[in-house]
Amino acid sequence: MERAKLTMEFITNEKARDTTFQKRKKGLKKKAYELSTLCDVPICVIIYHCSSQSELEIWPSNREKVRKIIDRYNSVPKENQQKRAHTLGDILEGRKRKVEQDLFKQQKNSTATKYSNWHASFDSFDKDQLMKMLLILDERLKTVRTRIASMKGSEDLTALISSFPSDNLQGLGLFQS
Amino acid sequence: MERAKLTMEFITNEKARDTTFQKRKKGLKKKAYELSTLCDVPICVIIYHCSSQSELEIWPSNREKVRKIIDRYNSVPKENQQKRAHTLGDILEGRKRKVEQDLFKQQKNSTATKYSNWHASFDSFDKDQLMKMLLILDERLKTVRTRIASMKGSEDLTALISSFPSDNLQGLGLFQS
DNA sequence: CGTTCTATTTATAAGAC
DNA sequence: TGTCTTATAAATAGAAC
Repeated sequence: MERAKLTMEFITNEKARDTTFQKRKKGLKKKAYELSTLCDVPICVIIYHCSSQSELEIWPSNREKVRKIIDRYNSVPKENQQKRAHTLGDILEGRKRKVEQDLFKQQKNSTATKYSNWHASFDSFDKDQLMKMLLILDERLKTVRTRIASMKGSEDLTALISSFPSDNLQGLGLFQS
Repeated sequence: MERAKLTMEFITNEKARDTTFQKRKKGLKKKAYELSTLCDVPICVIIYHCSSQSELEIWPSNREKVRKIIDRYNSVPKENQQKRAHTLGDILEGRKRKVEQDLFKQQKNSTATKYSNWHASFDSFDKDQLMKMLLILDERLKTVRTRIASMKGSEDLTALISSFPSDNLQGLGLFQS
């Protein structure tokens, strides 16, 4: 018997599953290439396969192109964005559209270019890692803020810094040394 | 004549191109769904189409799922990663692998859960926006550092803060008010 | 094992409505 | 202009090497 009807469910047979994965992965990339070519539309496909060596497969193979499409994806605002008053997040929210417009207008300036050499050491970090950095900075600010407050520094500055929630950030184990 | 052989090149006829785009976009998403289902592999597809209303189409439609796959993509290190001594980036780099392991091990703990309510107001921001925040924090630190330095504060703290490159961050126009 | 080979299913370019 | 139809190209599951 050849070519049984396709049941759309997880293939339990490991061998058959891997064979199908290899075939269809190739097919999916080809379809992405065709659609992108025929209609001149930027497309990227990311396939995560923990069992394979490379683990992560992308189309197109050029990481920069994938990066560009992801950046565009990121710059599109969510519909249901929760508001929160008096946080740095809110303040930035007000500038969100402007930031997005900048991103679109400056597509020729890659992200790396925009942030110049400052950005170079952070470009490779993902969102979680950037958040780790924010946590660290937040900790530093918390310490510094306390110091300044005890020195009777300018209140407007400390007020802004205070808008950062600095609680429940303990025990992260970063910079304990 | 029906179903001519397919020439893999840009379709100049606008009407025909749009028809093909709609059909093949649907087909591509279906293929992604099938591969993902049959082999239980996380996949995401991002299609950018400036001519359409929504501009950006994704599969799966759930933004959080797409976000997760992109985060994984980002967490895979580039081959040619440039090093830079004495920056926070370098310090974090040493912990990069550990962070990644944590990310993979704690897949059940969503990012939002991990960062608790502190994270809530930042979860909706993309990488560029997080970088903006870093820039702002950097600026704050720069100001505060100057103040502390002039007050002869603890040197170890100021040394750490100083490791942050704070130059060439001018003119961003954030927090000018 | 990995490759190649069909029988079929599936996708889809044009046409019809 | 958008659906529906249909002939044909393309993808691919399982078998055969």
